[in-house]
Amino acid sequence: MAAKKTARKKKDPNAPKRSLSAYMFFANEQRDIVRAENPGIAFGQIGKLLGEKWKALDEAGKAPYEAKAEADKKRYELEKSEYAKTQA
DNA sequence: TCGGTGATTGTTTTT
DNA sequence: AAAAACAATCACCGA
Repeated sequence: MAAKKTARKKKDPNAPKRSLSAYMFFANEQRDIVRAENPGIAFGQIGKLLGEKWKALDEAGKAPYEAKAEADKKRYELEKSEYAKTQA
């Protein structure tokens, strides 16, 4: 009951967007590391290798990324709150 | 009150 | 420029 890929669509006037994901923060670090350890790795492999490693970490490993994820969410809450005003 | 839906986020690489 | 694997998200709204 769920089949989507990319190219979503918008719908809000100001669209406060949402926020990032722990993966986004983690990927930010992995991108340098994974690719650094895999010089010449292809996107198809990096993406997968990245994902499996993501969880391969420990709770504490994703902690920093997770922590930023929640922090980023607050960021969105704020922009959304202001958007709710202007949109009203 | 409660659920699930959709929209979105960012990276990499490839063409 | 955009798309797809990779994962999380999670706030939003209505009935």
